[in-house]
Amino acid sequence: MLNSASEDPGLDEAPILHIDLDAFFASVEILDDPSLEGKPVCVGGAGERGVIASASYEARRFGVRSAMPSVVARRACPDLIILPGRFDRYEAYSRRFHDVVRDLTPDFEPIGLDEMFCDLRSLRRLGVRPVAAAHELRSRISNELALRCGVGLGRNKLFAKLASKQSKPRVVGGRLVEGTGVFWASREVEEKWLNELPVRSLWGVGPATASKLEKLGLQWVRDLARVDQETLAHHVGPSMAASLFAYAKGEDLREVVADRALKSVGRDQTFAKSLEGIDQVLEMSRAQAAVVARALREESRVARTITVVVRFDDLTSISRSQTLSFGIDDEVSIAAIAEALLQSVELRQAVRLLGIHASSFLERDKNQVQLSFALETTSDDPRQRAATISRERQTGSEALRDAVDEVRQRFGRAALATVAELGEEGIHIETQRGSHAFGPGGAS
DNA sequence: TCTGGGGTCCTAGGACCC
DNA sequence: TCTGGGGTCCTAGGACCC
Repeated sequence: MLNSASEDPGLDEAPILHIDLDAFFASVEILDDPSLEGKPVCVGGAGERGVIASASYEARRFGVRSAMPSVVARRACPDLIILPGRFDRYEAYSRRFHDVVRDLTPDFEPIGLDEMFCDLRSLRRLGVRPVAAAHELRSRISNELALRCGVGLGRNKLFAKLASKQSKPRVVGGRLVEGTGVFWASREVEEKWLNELPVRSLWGVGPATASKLEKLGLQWVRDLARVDQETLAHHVGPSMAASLFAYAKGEDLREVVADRALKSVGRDQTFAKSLEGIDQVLEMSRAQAAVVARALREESRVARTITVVVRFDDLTSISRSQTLSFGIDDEVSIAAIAEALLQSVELRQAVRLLGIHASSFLERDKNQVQLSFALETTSDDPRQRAATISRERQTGSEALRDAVDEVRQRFGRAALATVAELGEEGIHIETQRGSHAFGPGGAS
């Protein structure tokens, strides 16, 4: 029986729950503006370079999908309403979503703002039944958030995720067909899926891996069970091979990890009109550095590694990164490192996307510069306090100068040469990347 | 039709240490 | 003098998730 949601498995058969809000961003927009009800609504970038982030089911009837370029979406649905997105609002709804789930169990792992896995096993002694818990979650989210969702239950993450997808409404021949809302992947369903699903439906298999697998004659999940893991590893790497091999047998050892630590924050921007020249790039990077700095402070983190990303008009990207011996969280420091890194990039084309990322976090109070700063503030003597503050500030700025110097050194002193620094005749510099002549007209 | 922005993880090579 | 292998860190790039 395909729709086995009416059956009532125990926790051993359905320990993992996956829950996914329907058309999340678009649904929040419709809740906040009921005049949008029943209309094809999307959230995404409306410009020439925009893509759809979330599409209402009304929009999906026209073939509009998330990740679709907005130009394409509008062609498919000329009346499409594309809204810019209000992520603070979505985050607020997401927190309420988490609160509802937390009432059931603390063992949940968010995936993005609108979905999560739950491990129900800690609820055993409460006598919780998975299907009943799933229905309870759905009705609370409907009543308290006015949002709809799909819930999947299975033996592991693999099947729980496939099951929630199965539970969802879908468009068939331009018509919307209601989903079951809750779906449990029984043993019979597992077997059917492993026999019938394409490799592309597996977690971690995107366009690139699917195409590699297809060249090996592996189009279906069932095909994966026939190859040996070493052959697979040769083409997709050992880690992917191990996952795929396990998935093909219905095995998935991934645990539900609650409270996953944040590992990086960043700001990327694609520009409607590409940036031309280093001045525009640096101006934009300073604004991005301020955004990244604010995000770090909101998370109470300091970062040791700063990465800049540049995507050119031909869609090729390059990145440059620098790891410091200490952590930073202020825009001046981040901007200084980013600038030194960006100066080392040859701007061979206009810049379509620019990004700054911060990673290798330290706890704020484990950062050496910050640590001594914290210690001195405990001092009762105001003069000693002031002295220590200025000493620490000095230490911080010296350390930053050293770091910038290090970037210069890595990429060659030329990396930071500006026209103002150069003489009339220009200079000739040997770098690790070959020799470059620099003059008042710029690099040649 | 032509590809965003928030992230995570993996891989490979080089530097460095023992 | 020339050589090894393992571990860890850093860098750059790529793929994937929503």
